[in-house]
Order: sequence, then C-alpha cells, then structure tokens
Amino acid sequence: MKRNITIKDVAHHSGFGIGTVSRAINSSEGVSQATREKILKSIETLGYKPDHIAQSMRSQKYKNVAFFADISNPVFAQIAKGAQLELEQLGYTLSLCNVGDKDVGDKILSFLEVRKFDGVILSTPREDDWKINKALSEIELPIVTINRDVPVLPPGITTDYYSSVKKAINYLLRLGHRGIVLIGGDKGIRPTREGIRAYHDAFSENNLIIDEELIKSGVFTSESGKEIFLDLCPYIKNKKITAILSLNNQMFYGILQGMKEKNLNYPEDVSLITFEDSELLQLLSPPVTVIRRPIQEMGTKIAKVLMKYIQEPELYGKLDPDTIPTEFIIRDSCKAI
Amino acid sequence: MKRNITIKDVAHHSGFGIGTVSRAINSSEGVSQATREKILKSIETLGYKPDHIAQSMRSQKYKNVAFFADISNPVFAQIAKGAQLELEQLGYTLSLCNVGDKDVGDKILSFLEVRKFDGVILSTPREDDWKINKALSEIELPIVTINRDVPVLPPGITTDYYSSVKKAINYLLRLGHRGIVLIGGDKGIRPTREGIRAYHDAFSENNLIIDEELIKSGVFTSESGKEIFLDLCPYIKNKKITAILSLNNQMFYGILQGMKEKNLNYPEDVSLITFEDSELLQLLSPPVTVIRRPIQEMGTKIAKVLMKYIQEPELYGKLDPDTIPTEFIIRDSCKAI
DNA sequence: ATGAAAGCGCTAACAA
DNA sequence: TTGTTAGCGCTTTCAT
Repeated sequence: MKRNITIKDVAHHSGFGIGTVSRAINSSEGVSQATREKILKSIETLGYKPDHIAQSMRSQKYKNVAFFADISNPVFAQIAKGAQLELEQLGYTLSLCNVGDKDVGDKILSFLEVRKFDGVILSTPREDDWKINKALSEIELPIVTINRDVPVLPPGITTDYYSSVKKAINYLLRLGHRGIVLIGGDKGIRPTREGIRAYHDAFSENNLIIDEELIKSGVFTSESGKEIFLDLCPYIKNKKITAILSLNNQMFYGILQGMKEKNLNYPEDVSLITFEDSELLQLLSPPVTVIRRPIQEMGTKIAKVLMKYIQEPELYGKLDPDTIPTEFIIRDSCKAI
Repeated sequence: MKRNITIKDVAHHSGFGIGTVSRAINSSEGVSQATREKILKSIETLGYKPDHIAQSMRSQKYKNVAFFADISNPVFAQIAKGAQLELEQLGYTLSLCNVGDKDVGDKILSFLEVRKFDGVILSTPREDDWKINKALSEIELPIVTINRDVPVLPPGITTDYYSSVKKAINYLLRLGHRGIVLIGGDKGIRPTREGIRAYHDAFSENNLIIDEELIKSGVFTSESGKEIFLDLCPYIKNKKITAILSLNNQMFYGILQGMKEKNLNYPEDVSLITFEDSELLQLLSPPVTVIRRPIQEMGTKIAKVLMKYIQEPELYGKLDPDTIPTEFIIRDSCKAI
C-alpha cells in the first residue's frame, strides 16, 4: 500500500513547517504571500490532498450534511439533488437517511449519534409529535426543515401553499363549484394547515359557508388518496361534490386510480386540481390543472440557508423565513358548472 | 461545550485499559467474556459512542459509500433508497454525488479525492469512453455498477433486459407487427445493447429480416425521446411503422408528448411498449404494456454485493454477476394488425 | 488476557 | 511570519 502524501511531505518539500503549510491550506492569515505561493506550488507538484478525516478530527468540522426524507418520493429526490449540487460547490457532502414513519425521533437520533455532520435537512412526518420534537430539540446542529413548522426548531424553507390554493379555490368557485373537497395530509403539518387556511379564506371572502366535512385528511400515499376518494364517490355521483383539490402528488395518484376503478372521468364527473406538477399530469388527457413550484431550486435554497447557518452559527434561527413561490397553472381538468 | 465521553472514560470507569476497551468495542478477540461484559456495561452506563471519525482515521475504514447517479430520475432515487436502507443496517452511510454528463471522469475522481469512502455505486453514462474509464480504473475502491458493462471494472448488478425485450418483441410479432421500432439510449451501454440483441434474436428466430433503420438510439431524456418520435411520425402515418418499444422511462415520456402533439393515439395509430413500470403508465388510458423490474430491491442487492466486497476485498471481481429478473406485463397499448 | 505506548494527519496554541 | 509541539480519539503493536 503506497503511503499517502501528508502535510509533512509538503512541509519538507517546500522547506516550511507544517504549521505554516496548514495555515496556507486553510487560507488562514499569518502567511506571507510569497510563502503561500511556494507552498501551493509544492502542494501542486506533490499532488497533495489534505486528509479530510484528519482535518475533521481536529477541527470538529465534517463538511457533511444529513438529509432526512423519503427519497422515493420524486419531490424529495429533486430537492436532494438541488441540495447536493449546491453543497458540492463548497466541498460538502450530502448523506441520505430514510426514516420511515415510526420511531422517527429515535431513528434520527441514532443516525446522528454514530456519524458526524455539520447540519441537517429534514422533512418530519408530523409537527406536533412530542416524541419526535423532543428528539429534534436534542440535536445540537443547525437544522433546515422542508415545509414544516416545528415548534422546537427555527423556521426552515417553506412553499407558499396559501396563495396558490386560494387561487385554485377561487377559480373553482368562479366556475360555479360549491361542493369542493380539499384532500390533504396530516392536519398537523404545514402544507395541510396552509391549504385549509386558504380554503377557509377563499370561501369566507366569497361569503360562502364552509362544510368542514369536505376537508379530508389522510397520509401522503396513493393508497390513502384512493381510500378517501372512494369514500367520496357517492357524493360525486349525486353531485354534492363537484370538485377535488389534492394537496399532494402521491395522494393524487390514488385519486386517479380510484376514478379509473369507478369508471369516472374528469372533468365530466368531477373537476380536479392537484399540487405538484409533473410530466404525468401534462400527458394525461385531459391534462391536469396544477399548482407548481420549482422543486430543485428549493433544494438549492435549502442548502444555501443551511450553509449560512453552518458558517455563521450565530445566525441560526435569526434569518427571515424563506418562502418559495408557487404558480397556478390552468389546464383542462376543471369544467364550469 | 460539554466534553464528549471518550474511550478513556470507559477505560477508567470499567477499570481496564483503553486497549482492552477498544478490543471489546470492535468485538476483536483477546478479551475474556467477563471483561467484555463489564466494559459493555460501562459503555452502557456512560452512554459512550465511539467517535466514528477517530475510528476512521486509525482504521482507514469509513463506513461510507458514494453513490454516483442522477437521482432526479426516479429509478435511481429508488435504487438509492434501497441501497441506503441496506447499508444503514451495517452502520454505513450513503453519500450522493450527481455527475452530470460531461467531464464525468474528472468529477468522480475529484469527488473521491477529497472524501473517504469504502466503496462506490455507479451508473456511468457511457461504457466505452476512455477518459471515464481511465478515471474509473484509477479508483482503488470496490465499485458496483448499475446496468453497465465497463471494461475496466468487474461486472456489477444488471437487469435482465434481454429476456423481456425478446418477449415483448415476440408479442408484437405475434400481433402481426413488422415495422417495430426499438428506441434506446447510447449503443455503448448495456441496456441498449441487450435490447438490440434481443430484438435481433427475436426477429431471426422468427425468420424475419431486420431493418436496422428501425433501431434508434438517443439519450435517456424525454427531449431525446420526443425528437426521435417526431422523426418517426411520417412512417407511422404511412403504416411503415406500427409499433414502438422504448427501453427507457424518460424517453417514453417524450414519445407520449410527441404523440399528444401530433394528435396520435395508441394503440390505434401505433402500438406502444416501454421499459420501467410506474403509476403513470397504469393510469394512462389505455394503460401501457410494460417491462417491469423490482427497482428498490435492485438497490438492496447492489448494497449487499458492495458490502461483501468491502468486507472481503479478495472477493472483488470474483463473484458471479448478478442479474435482476424482469417481468413482461401486457396491458392495453398494443393492438393486433 | 491485559496494559502501555506509538502514531494516524491534522489544527491550534504557543514560542521564537 | 514562521516553527514546534500538544493532542483530537482511536487502533494496534509490543510488552507483560
């Protein structure tokens, strides 16, 4: 096994001490321009690469970020990609961790316990789970959340669900719909809460009374979406319900599955809008009216904010919350009544 | 900053030397059962967690695996998830790296240069690019490839494209199709090569002459798929071409886009089959006939093999190649002629 | 079976 | 500005 080139070799080759070489590497001050250049040249000719592990051990900086989310959801995969691309610029690495849906707090802690990170990117399944939150509050690292308002954490990066859901509801209202179902996830997470808030506001601003029964919450899976949809079918058939707005991409798949199963069509039998654009939704016939957001950019933004926290820890929790804008794109999945 | 519990504390608390403690932690031999238990108890009561960085520094083992692929493709995202879940079992971490499409070799090398890994999971964009392969051959780590036959690397995990593509072509042949287009990616990568081989074999086993012009290759993007499709349109209209088999999910999106744009329908105007199942393909009407493979399990398998190489380096390159089976699922996107 | 001690490659404190 | 040195927490010889 061929020995690696170490800082000692560079010191020897350049004729300076290892301290000076270290300073040159880390572009710390206290090195004359001339020396720095000579050392850099030595590094170049020797092909020296600092041992990242040894650096970490001494400096307690790891250039490593943990990503907690279910990457099999293309949305999180895109966010991960965006974040990785950004972190890479600064020499940081993104490490994946899939915490399922149970014992989330424990899993996160035990993941972090045996590994070293400088920061965390996180999408927690619930905001008000005290067990999870207790775990989160024990983490002594900057954490940037994805679309979650976790009481024990500073605000992270969020999507502007409110404006576009409101636009969408208003659009349906204008088309004459009144029996509008809102399908979201757990009511204790931001996307659902913001969606519901927008739903309420849209109705009341139009002086309409809300039927709370029309607000459905499940979990972010197609199975859950399908189940909710099937329960809705009788009301769709008797025209009590004429439109559905889904707040989640995966649930929307389930809705479409349910429609197919029940031989229902949109927009004839029910009008449809969903959150999160995709090639699928454009390819379906008719193409689906959606709320879109720039997902990969979200990842970039998340990484940027986290890096700021890592580099200036005193800023943690003091930065203004950042919200990603959304876009309401009308296609052909809604009809006027 | 509260000091961490170190191996010294455990040594002190248990009354043994740090060497013995270390041996107990690593379950190396040379520790009596009684001592081991006492030490384990001390570790428990103190809540000691070995410093993974210090361990790495001494042992040159990092419990870290690099994943090179474009995770914005849901297929790779799923593979990454499967691999992560498996690696996690053994305390290993999966770190992401997105190498785009140019300077791939350099990017991989520079990523690996400044970080420490025990192994690599890789999907290279080409198999015969000497620059990439030169880079790959310089990597002194076990590498498991995803569906690639890279000359300078041992075989990794592959999918059985051959059998199912053959089944698919035979199916189309039986339906009376002769103008069957095969759309794949770069001819220098395994999936395309295997697809073409199956295509050839299916035709010749049926004593049919192949029109090489019907084998189209592009890149794995929807844009490329669409472009190829649009070129095909005249022949579809004059019935020279009656069926298309796409070897890639992303390209298939492009084909569907093209169809939509040209107001063509399947299976009326052209029969369609694609590789890689998804909810989309089942929701489209009519649902699309596909070749399916268990993607997440692929990730698991990849991780397992890599772990074997990491734990027993002498096995590297000596294990039998592993091939993931595929399934041909007939739905309603092909009609008889 | 166990302890002592060297040293992995680096940073940071201290000296010069 | 530069060199020297301690020591980060651990594994691994080498003694005992």
